[in-house]
Amino acid sequence: MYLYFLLKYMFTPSEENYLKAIFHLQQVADGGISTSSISEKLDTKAASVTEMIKRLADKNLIDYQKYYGVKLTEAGKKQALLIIRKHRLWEYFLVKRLNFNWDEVHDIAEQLEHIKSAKLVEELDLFLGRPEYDPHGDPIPDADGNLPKYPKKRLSELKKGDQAICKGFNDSSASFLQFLDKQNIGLDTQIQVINIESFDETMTILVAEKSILLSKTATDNIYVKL
Amino acid sequence: MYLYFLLKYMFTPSEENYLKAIFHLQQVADGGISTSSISEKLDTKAASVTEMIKRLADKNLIDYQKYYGVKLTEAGKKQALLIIRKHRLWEYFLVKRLNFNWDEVHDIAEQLEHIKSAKLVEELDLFLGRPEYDPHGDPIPDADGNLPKYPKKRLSELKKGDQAICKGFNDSSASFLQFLDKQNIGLDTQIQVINIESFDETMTILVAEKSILLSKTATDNIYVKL
DNA sequence: ATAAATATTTAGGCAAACCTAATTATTTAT
DNA sequence: ATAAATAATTAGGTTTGCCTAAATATTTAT
Repeated sequence: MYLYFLLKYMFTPSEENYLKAIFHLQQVADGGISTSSISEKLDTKAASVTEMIKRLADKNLIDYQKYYGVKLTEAGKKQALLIIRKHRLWEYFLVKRLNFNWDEVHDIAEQLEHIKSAKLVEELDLFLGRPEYDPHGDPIPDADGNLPKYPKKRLSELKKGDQAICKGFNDSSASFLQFLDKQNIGLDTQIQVINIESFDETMTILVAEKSILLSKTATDNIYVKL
Repeated sequence: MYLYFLLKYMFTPSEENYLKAIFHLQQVADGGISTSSISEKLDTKAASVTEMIKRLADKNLIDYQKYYGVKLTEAGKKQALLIIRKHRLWEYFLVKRLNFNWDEVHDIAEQLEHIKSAKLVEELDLFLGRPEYDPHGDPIPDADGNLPKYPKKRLSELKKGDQAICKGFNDSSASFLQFLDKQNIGLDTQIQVINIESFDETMTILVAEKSILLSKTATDNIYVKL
């Protein structure tokens, strides 16, 4: 690498994966992100996480307090958002242009998100018509890392009788997405909460005039707009 | 990696780069490909090449005779062609869909060619209309690693006195095609190279018994068969 | 408040893919 | 035919990114 001045802005795929994981963990938990939660998310050992954490801290991408977890710096957050931007644009491309199913694209996008070329990302964005949401309903950050924000509510937060529209799904595993397909639940599907079991929060909802049972795990992973 | 049986078909980006380099070297030289020619091509040291060569030989991708260079096995050649297929499909995508210039795409395609997904390659090929040649006029191997029979040559590659037949045009702009029409140059037009200016490679060719001047830009964009 | 349980870090190893320096084999030139 | 030049290999070292096992810090439970 002859362009030494660029080195601080160039990250390895592994570094990028850590930034992304920490970003996603920060979205649900507040306070420092623990070593163990990162190791669980990335399916690596805690010792490996500690090691990488030190490198990211050296590069000023995270603030790190020994034994008290990490937190992305502004620079780290921006970098994470640019990776997420790439990931979601590629997912959109795979589903909308190459006829992939939305449950097939995650692993490929995990590879494509590490391709390095600012121009490629911008041309791809333009080619796709500057989409705001990926095929899972997740918002696509713009070139500056800004997210379009809609009030993201989990289905599990609704009360009996509430009506809502599905706006996104958190779990992007193939099994979950196939399950949703089978139940005819997709982006913009209209639903109504019929009942919530008090002992395990299992929810009965109405979809296309049929009632469906959803576990708490499922309703936690479905985002809706009232 | 849980799919152990797939391991022998999975290669690292570096291994893939070596296979590709050896393939390209075999196209121009015959006999064993030397350690030094590989090291020159990949801009690495000879010691690194020797090391990698041993690994590729262990995986039966090349035949290796100590001190006498290497040669791709059938398996190695097929793998190289699949990587080249990906490279050229991505170049085609970048130029034809994302409006890159053909001189900007190489480095990005070098990254994209290592993305692992058989389905992605096939869907991309389909999406692009199963192109036979990349934006540089190089043939794109099919899914089985077969190359189209008559590789295209640029008019600009011919020498004084050569006779040839036009087989394609790279630049599909209206102005270029109108220019060709005016000169009576079309598919299967027979031409002969009369002269090539040494200072700017302007070419004088004979078409239908009339001589015509063509700039380097023009001759770069005309494909011919000898 | 202290012991047990849990989480984190440190220490030491390994494989991939590069490097330099030293050695050995091959090729070329006298 | 042999010495000099060149090419290839081996030996040993580095960084990244992972690992296991041991040590240490923090948290929880009595």
